Amino acid sequence: MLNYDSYRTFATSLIVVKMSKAKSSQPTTSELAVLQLLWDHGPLSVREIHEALSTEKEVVYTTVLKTMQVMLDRGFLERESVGRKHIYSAAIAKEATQNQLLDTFLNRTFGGSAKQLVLRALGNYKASKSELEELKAMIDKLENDEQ
Amino acid sequence: MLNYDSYRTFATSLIVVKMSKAKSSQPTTSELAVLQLLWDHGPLSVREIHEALSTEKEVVYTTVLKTMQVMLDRGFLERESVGRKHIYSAAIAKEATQNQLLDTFLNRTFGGSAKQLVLRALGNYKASKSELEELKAMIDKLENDEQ
DNA sequence: CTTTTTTTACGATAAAAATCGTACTTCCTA
DNA sequence: TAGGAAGTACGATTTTTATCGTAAAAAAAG
Repeated sequence: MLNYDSYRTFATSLIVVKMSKAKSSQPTTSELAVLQLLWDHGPLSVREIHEALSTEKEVVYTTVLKTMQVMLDRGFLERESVGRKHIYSAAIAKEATQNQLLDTFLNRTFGGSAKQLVLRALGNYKASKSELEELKAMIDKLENDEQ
Repeated sequence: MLNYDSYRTFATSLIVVKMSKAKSSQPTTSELAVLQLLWDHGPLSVREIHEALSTEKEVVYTTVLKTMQVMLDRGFLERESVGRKHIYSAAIAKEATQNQLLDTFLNRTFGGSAKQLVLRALGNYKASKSELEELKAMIDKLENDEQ
């Protein structure tokens, strides 16, 4: 039966224990940069990620390392050991992640209006003839599915 | 001519003076929520903003007030006094702001591919017949402008 | 086998964003 | 005109994100 002392013990352990893989939510900006590389180039070491990121912006090796360790803890990455080295890969799907981020962005920035977003994107970024055709095809497909 | 003492004076003033309207960059998530209200409903008091935001999520009055004061300082808002009360309005344009945010999002999340983004948005969110027609019209217009 | 390099682990700190509490002022009203 | 209600100002704190430094272990080079 629980007495005062056992409660104390329990409470103490709550303070000490660090939970991992709590709630994941969405990757941050710098986490996303890591994910993009892994999605597009497959499993990579910290060093490789660091080198790739360094072309964009100066960043210290251990900063990238730490970010990736956090991501592992958050369930965004997986890794395997090859010798002493760790090879990381994405543990969350590219499309699903992009969809979540898109949804959040859409609501925050365009009040949830996908139409607004699409029109704006079309207006702002030049598309080639073939891309526009592709889009038209997509629309036609949607119109047919609608029935 | 500058001597040691005048340098000292200058340095001291740098420490003391608080710059306002430094560099603006982009509005944060909660700032954007304020902007949306002002863009869509015109000038509003802090109280009105607070009430509107409260329907979505519980938030303390002074938190909203502080956010808006910061936004004023960042140049995102303007205000006029009506009695003791302040009536705020957006100081940055809706479309231009959305465009900047869109650009950032596009690069971060879709590697800068507007086509990917548009296709994804179309695929994920159901559009009505008339919206699809509107889109087609937009595309046709783009194709003609291209020449 | 010693030394240097490569790598991980992880706490600490910095920076950015969000939140809140308290003091003070102004207005309204009983 | 006293006292509450409604506002503003603003420092302080909390939370989240990003960054870095140091220690230790393992591997590679000499």
